[in-house]
Order: sequence, then C-alpha cells, then structure tokens
Amino acid sequence: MSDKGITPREKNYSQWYLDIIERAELAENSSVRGCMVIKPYGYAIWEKIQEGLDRMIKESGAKNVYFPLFIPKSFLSKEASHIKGFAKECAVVTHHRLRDTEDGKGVEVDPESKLEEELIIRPTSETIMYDTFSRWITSWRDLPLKINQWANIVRWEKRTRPFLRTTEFLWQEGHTVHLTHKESKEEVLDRLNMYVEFGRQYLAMDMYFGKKSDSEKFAGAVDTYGVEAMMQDGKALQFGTSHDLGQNFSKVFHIQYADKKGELKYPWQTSWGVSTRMIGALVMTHSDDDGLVLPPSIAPIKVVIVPIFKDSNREKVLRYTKDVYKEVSKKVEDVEIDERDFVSVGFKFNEWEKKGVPIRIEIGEKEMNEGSLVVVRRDTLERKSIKFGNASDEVISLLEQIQNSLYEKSKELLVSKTHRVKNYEEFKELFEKNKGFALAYWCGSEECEENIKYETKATTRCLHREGKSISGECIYCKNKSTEEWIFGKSY
RNA sequence: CGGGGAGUAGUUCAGAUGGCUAGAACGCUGCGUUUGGGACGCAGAGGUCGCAGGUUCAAGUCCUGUCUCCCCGACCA
Repeated sequence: MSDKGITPREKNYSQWYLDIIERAELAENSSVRGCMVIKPYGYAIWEKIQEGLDRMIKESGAKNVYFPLFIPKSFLSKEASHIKGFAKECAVVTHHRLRDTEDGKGVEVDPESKLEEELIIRPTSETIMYDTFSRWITSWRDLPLKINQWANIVRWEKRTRPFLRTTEFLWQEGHTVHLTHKESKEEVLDRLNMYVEFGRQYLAMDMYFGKKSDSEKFAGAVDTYGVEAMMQDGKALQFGTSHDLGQNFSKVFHIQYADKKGELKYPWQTSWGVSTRMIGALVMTHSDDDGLVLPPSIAPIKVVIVPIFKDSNREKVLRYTKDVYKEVSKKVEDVEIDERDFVSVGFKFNEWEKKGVPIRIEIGEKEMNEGSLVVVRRDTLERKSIKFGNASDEVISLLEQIQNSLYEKSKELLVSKTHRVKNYEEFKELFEKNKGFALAYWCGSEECEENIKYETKATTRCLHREGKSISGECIYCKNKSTEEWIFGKSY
C-alpha cells in the first residue's frame, strides 16, 4: 500500500474501477439513473464471489430459488414499518403498453394500458416471498424452511455512488423460517458469522460485526446485525446484514403452521444479504496507487505469464512459456498467458498490475537458457527468480502468502484506526482528524445518537462486545451505560 | 428536494473582451522502426459546440427558456 493514502474519492474512483465497471450511458444525453455496466473482468470477480459464498450458503441448508421481479403494491402495504423504510424509494410500474406517437417517429405510454394495481420493482423480496411462504408452510414438518435467491433489485435512492450505491444492484438474499425464536436467532448469528468468515477467507478483509442500533436497523426487523469493514480512508462500509424478523412478517402474511398438538402458530423468520457492494469494499480495502490488488481467492486470473520475445526468438520463448504454463497449472487454477505481440512488455506489466492479478511470471531469453522464471507479486511488487522444477509449488505457496498478508494488512488497518475514546472531546477530535472507528459507551437514547450524528457525522456502526458485563458513561450525556458501541463515518 | 459546478471529437479538456476552415492530449486506423517497465516516426479517420428560440453583417462565445449530467447534504446495502 502506498503511503500517499489515496482514497477512491480523491481519485474519483476511476483509477480503481475502470476495469470493472463504468457508468451506464445507454440513452442519448442521459445515463440510466445511477446504474452501472459491469464489465467482463468485473463480472468475473462477482462470479468468484458468488461461487465461494454460494457454497457456504448451501452448507447452511438453504436452497436456491427465484421469485418475480414485480411485487403487487398491496403486498408492500402490509407490514407497517417495512413500508416506512422502502415505499418511498421504489420504482413503480404503472402501465404495460407503448403505442406509436402521432408523428410516427417514436413511442409513448399508452394511457389505455394503465394497470389496475401498480407493480413495484423489488427493493427486497420479503413481501413477495412471504406471501408464497404462507401457502408453503402448513405444518411443523415444513420447518425450518431455508431459501436463498441471487437476483437484481432496485432502490431509487436519492443519491447514488458508483458500486457503493447504485440504483440497481445484484445481491444474494437468504430467507429462513423457524419453529422458535431461539432457533431463528441462532440462524441470524450463523449467517452473520458466515459473512464474516467469507470476508476474512475470500476477500482477505477484517471487519467488525454486531447488532445495529434501532435507527440503523432494517425496516420491519426486530434486530439487525451488520458487518462493518474499514476502508483505507478510515470510513466504514457496511457490506452485509442479517435480520431477526421475529414474527413481524409471519403475522401480517398469515404464515401459520400446526404444531404437534395441532395448534396454529406463527413461525419466526430471518433474512440476510450481501450485494455487489462487496466488490467496492474489496477494491477500496486492498488497492494502491498502481491499481487494483485482488486477493488470490477471488481473482479471476491468479497468475499471468508474460513472455518476452523478439521476432528472432519468438518461437523458442513461446514454447518454453507453454512448458511453464503446464507446470504451473498442475496445481494452480486461472493461469493465463499474454501472447500479444502488438503491445510492448512494459505496457503488459502495467496493464496486469492495474487489473490486480496477484502473480505475474516473466519469461525471456535469459530464463529460457537458465531453466528459470521470474515471479512478481502484485501486493508488494517484489520479484524473484525461481527454478522451473519448483514452479507450481512456489507459485501456490506465494498465492497463499499474498492472501494471508493482505488479510493481515487489513486487520492491522482496522486495529490501528480503531480508538477507544474517553470523552466527547476525544471523540470529536478523532472524527475531525483521522477518521476511523471510535469505541465508546452509549446510553442507547436516540437523542444522543442523533446529536452525535449531527455534530460529528459519525453514526453507530454496531454494538461491540455484546453480552459482556461492562459499564461506563455515555459519551454524549454521561449517563450510565452497559454497552460499548463502534462509531464511524460511513459510506 | 436544498447548495454548488458543468455540457465542445471515443475520453479528458482548451477555446479571453463575438470574427472567417473549431483545437490539444490520450485513444482509434494504416505503414515502417521497435519490444527485459506504460515505445517512436509519418500518414489518416473522427464534431450540425446539450436542445429551442432570440440579438447581430457574423454566435461555441451575448440574452431568454429548457433538458441533462457531476459534486456536496437529507435517504440508504
């Protein structure tokens, strides 16, 4: 990581995002409001994430499903606090047909085609799924029900930000239904831990996680738990949530089952999700001034081999390159050879660095004669020469080292930018200067939380050390408090 | 919805007090020379200056209207 500490904001995202996404400019003179085009390389990263996470989700017992994109408006009117959170920021389908304009040069909405009941483009699928659940679930034998959906959703946010908050985004949403609250609460925490585990293992990111405050929780949830990561600029990025829905939805959607005694009961529900925002988090955690740095676990290309040749030795070098490729591929997946002869070697080096490929192998006349190869790691740009015979072992162990060292760095950043503050003065100073996370007691009153937000722009991220018997005084009102919270400025 | 800024080539932008054939860099195409850290030379393609009116002999430039985008807030993963 460079000590310049350049943030994506200063760079306006372009340097880091260019290979992954671009702003959608599909219509003339307008971009499709806050939407992004995900380029092949960016989508390949998403596929890696899907692959890893989907495996974990299935291990939890959830099965993949697909529900409709359209939600009848009436469904969203059922859960009162749920509407509050979403109803205002949704895309609404009101008509179903276009007709030619009178001048014949275009099309317009046919007023005759007005829908009797408007359809909402899903901002999340609780309502449409739970309506169906009410028919799926009739007996205690049907529980627990665990399903997951990979889908796109639309939230008409007032302000969008590339990758971190786009109008349309891809995500995974899991929904489970349980016999008891004890069981559903366990599920909520299990899935939260699954996200943390995934973040650490695959994304090489460390993070805090825990219960959110009432003001930050999901509309319609009893409790929301979140995963909070720290970006290089010290700002917080929430990249996953897990909700304890209690019986709030089962009651309004009439999900009922007959228990062993034949009595009708409302089950307990959870929902949990992560989105393409994860890629944003990944980029903003590891990248440096030279471009992306991808952890090997989710890099679409783990190793790129760049042969260095002239017209005179081209065939020989390429033949040796293929041998190296075969040797390395014995134990490593996603290896590519960059054989292009219309760009210079320097150009290639730079290009693969920008794309964050974890390991680059350089092979030229010299290596061919020595039976060696040069290996360069992206995270440290350290280069070394290794013997052909050791290639696949060396590369695989280097990939592991990169993965570990990225995680360690992320952990270090998280720890070094987290400060336990004693009083409000220290608290304010922290957010004026360094940013990062503050650990502080909070009494739980919404008033204190709001004042803090107003005065410092820092918000509660999540509860720290839940369940520990600790006590101190609220950072704002100085009343007694038994809860320590993580505060941060958030994206 | 409030507060700022901007619409000129594929991209980033320059075009001062109106002036004649609208520019640069990067990118793109062709040819040649190159290739161990973003190559170079030459030749080319590419623009009704966001849109609609108006003022003027003359508008990218001035006026009016309008649309759109970007940044900062409120909302949020």
